[in-house]
Amino acid sequence: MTNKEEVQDKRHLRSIKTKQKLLQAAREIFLTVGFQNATISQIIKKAEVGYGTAYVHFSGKEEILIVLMDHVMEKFYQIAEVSFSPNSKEEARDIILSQAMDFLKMAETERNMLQLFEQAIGTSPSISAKWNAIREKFIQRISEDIAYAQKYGLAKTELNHKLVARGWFYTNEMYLWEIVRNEQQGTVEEIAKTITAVYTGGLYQTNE
Amino acid sequence: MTNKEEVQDKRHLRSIKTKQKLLQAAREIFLTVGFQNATISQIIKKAEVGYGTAYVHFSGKEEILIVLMDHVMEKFYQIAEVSFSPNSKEEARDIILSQAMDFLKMAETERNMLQLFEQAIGTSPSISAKWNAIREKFIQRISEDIAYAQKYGLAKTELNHKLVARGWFYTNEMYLWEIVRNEQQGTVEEIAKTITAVYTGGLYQTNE
DNA sequence: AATAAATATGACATTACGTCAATAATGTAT
DNA sequence: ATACATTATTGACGTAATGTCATATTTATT
Repeated sequence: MTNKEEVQDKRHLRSIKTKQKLLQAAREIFLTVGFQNATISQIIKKAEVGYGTAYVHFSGKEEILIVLMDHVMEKFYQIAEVSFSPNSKEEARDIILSQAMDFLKMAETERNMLQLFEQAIGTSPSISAKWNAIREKFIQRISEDIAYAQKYGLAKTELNHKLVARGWFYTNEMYLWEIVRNEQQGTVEEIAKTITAVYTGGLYQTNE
Repeated sequence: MTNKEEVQDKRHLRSIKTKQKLLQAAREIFLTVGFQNATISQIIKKAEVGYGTAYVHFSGKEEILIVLMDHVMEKFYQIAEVSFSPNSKEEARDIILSQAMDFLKMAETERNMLQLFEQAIGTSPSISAKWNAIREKFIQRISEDIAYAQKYGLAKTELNHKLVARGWFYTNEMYLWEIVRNEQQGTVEEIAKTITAVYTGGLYQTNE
């Protein structure tokens, strides 16, 4: 990951160093004053580079945040990609519960960065698009999982799997933000168990 | 509503007229260029008043939007206040379905204003707080409804009603924004029916 | 008619933005 | 080694928006 940009010569090296300095400085500034209040001037001052330099490497503070968020994005994608092939309603519930738990725990693990993300989503269309990509990835995956469960007679077939998937993800997402804001009522476990119980209870067949 | 501010004298009248001009102009500007891009200069120009005048009546464009949103807020509060005392699982589902439908239809009715709201929530803490008030009002109401259903043996008692209420509202809210953005997949009816089916199926007792 | 009080105004200081011509650092060719 | 080319960095500049405040205008009171 760090050596993705291959160092070819001293020139390029200098460029990369400068970019790194900017990213590191931006991270500190963002976490201190928040995304909205952060200014390019603050960042270049902390990075000890000239004003124009920031615009050589990034189009603005939005793009800096996008780069900083990339590894968090990666973690989300990993969670989205767990395989799903349960043989019973109970097994399905366990898989779904653990996935919901992983998702919500991410809020605690990456709270600081996600706080920035939340602030930025409202302001910046590019960041909003980035989060949208995560969301659609999850919804797509959940949608497939429901279709699978419906195919094998585990889930109710009369429900539109795409709409159900979206609704289920939305509940998870909103609780994620709540945890990020440290406003949640119960523990992550309790939240995950409760919402999973309602979801699986409503989606899966009751008689078997 | 219009005569809430009693006109006492010509002076006060002039002040009110100016305020109205600003509100009307702001509405047009907001709907044309969006909340973020709107500037005080644009608004005062359209209202045909001096620059400083805007700051006499409002602390900034956030406060103007808050006033503009007030009647939309009112409509939400009305939806939140429908009474709930079902005698059966089916009756409960019907009430819940119709409430979800009303809520989502609001997205279509007030799409323009809600688009502004969505943009502004990310930027402005005061507007975010205003939306939060709506949200908590709904969650509080839903929470009471679940507790009622649990008390009368209609809903599963092992579930934490506050957490369930929050999760259910979140699904509704996110679909609301999706409809506001005109990105929704199905019709409002289909969405409402689907999410209500999963929700009531998961929350209410199956054997009776 | 003179004075007081409320309202409205726009010039001003401030702050942030993004650009660009000039400068510095590094690489290449003779 | 030296001259030239390329890449990277810099900060001053023009622009645009903000909120404030002393001044002007309008309305009320004595």
